[in-house]
Amino acid sequence: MPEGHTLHRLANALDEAYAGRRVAVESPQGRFADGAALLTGRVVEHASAHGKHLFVDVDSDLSWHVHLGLIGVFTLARLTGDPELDAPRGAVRARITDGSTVGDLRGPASCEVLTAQEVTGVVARLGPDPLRDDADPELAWARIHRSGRPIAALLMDQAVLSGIGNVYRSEVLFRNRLNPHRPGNRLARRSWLAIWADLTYLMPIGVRTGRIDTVRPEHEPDAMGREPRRDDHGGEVYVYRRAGQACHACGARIRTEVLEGRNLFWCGRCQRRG
DNA sequence: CCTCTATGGCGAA
DNA sequence: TCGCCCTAGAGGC
Repeated sequence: MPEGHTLHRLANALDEAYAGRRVAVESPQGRFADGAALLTGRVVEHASAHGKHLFVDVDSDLSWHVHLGLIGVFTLARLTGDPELDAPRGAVRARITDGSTVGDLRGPASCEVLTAQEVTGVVARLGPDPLRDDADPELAWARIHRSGRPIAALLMDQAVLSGIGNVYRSEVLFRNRLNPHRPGNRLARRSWLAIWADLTYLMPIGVRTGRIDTVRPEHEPDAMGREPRRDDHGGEVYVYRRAGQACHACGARIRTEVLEGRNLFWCGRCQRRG
């Protein structure tokens, strides 16, 4: 379930559980044996996220780099002491524990041990992350306003800005009434600033709650006289995966098309601005 | 049992 | 643009 908020939330939880603690790292599935051997027995210094990348820094200048990809999941739980309950279930690529909290990683796109220099290289390829205090939105704007690609494509490009995935892309464009197909070089600067401001508002909410909620109070199902509805992904949204249903704001049918290989959703009536 | 889908990203053509 | 990788869960037969 990974957009940037998921990774920042996970980094916070890992930092809380393991910073300053000596950990054991295992490879239950057998595909991370070498990396686990490098990490096990070390003390975790800090866990952090940059875009959708997670870094767990351990002593001796090494970092565990994890990218969940589309289907990866990293779960944390308390050890119970019952070997049956505590045993890894399914295809667990990596397991980390300090003896009380256990973290299981399944289905990641990346799971590797990097040097500090290699971490710098990974981060250098990422655009500004709205969830990071050190992010500079001008770096993203510099690329957007020179590009002929649609804004809906640029928002997904992790080299332009990082951490935005397919849900936030559709939702932030809806909330700002922006046409997803507007080319970056025809997007008003004030529209970009509105996108950035909205992401820096929405994404920390996602970090706190672990879900993506974007619907303003006046459009919430209760306020509209409908039954509260929970989207499959876990949050309340305007357009994501609502193709053919009525727009919460105007009632028009939500549209969908594949853009950049991913399903884009938008309201053709509400979203006409550039 | 099978097929499809998913909040991602890579490399080949 | 397409195929492919990773895993789990839902739905169809």
